Amino acid sequence: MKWNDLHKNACPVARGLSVVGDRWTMLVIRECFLGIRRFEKMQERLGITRHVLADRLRILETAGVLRREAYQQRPLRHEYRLTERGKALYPVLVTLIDWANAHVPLEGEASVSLLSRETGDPIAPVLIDRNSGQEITHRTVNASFAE
Amino acid sequence: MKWNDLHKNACPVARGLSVVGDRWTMLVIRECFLGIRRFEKMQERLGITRHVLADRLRILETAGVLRREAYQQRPLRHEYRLTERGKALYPVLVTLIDWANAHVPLEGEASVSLLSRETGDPIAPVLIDRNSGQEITHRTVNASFAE
DNA sequence: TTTGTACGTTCCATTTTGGAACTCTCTATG
DNA sequence: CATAGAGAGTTCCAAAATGGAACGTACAAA
Repeated sequence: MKWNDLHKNACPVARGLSVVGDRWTMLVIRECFLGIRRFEKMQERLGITRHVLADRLRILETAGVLRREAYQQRPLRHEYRLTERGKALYPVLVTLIDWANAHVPLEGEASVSLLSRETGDPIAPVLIDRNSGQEITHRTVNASFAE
Repeated sequence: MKWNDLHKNACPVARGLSVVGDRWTMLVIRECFLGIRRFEKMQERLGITRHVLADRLRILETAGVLRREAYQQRPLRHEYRLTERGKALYPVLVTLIDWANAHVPLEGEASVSLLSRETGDPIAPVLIDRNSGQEITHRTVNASFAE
């Protein structure tokens, strides 16, 4: 399997990764969820090189994850916003955050970073099946996601 | 931010990606969830080059995601198994699958790939907060996950 | 006229990957 | 005994991706 053919793969894991599976892409998407929309700001915050950022933004736009929108004329300037498809990545981001908080410790510090906007309480994400209400685990799900 | 410093980052997204955020790692983890445990088999199924696979397995073992276990002596042979930390990645995999199924279509084909092991019915994953029971969206959560 | 801002692009050195062959340790076969 | 094969890597080299810094462009403000 070559990286460039990943998007044609029958496996949804492979197809998902063909869009968000490289070193920088999910960090760019994180920035978008944090409300950062401009090239300059992202580049500064991420410390990513400018042409890699330009490249990723192009790819994400092509994939329909981001939308490029003019926020001023003269000089023409664009900003990047999450589309619905992009916003749908939120659960991926949240499960990744939750995993990292629990399993990739930061020098002994336990970082809590998901808080309810309403109450301020920490949030404990669980995946359930909307149909049955049951929690989803690798024992309850038949994952026919091979290629 | 340099890739090699990502694991020291305060942001859990960055720390998560420092382990699973490259081109091949999640596919290796997918193989593990599918029950593939041996180097040779993974290499064949993924079409990954041998030294990249060896490198990823080493990294995942170091990160405590996989465990290397001898399955025979003479000649000594090892296989790779998910640790608890590795199994905890299941929700990330499931949300990625769900996103890709919905948003990275395969030439017009809608692929259903998450099925209940018990009933065989399709599964619709939703993220909820264990504490409040509320669904988690980017509107309900205060994501203080910046660096 | 000079400086500054925003968004890229270009160029080159360094890293990472891809592809194929090679190594090493055994087991099995004739 | 000689040879072939399995399993898990390692080595070598070419190709691709990335990092770092400078440059380009289009305008605005001083």
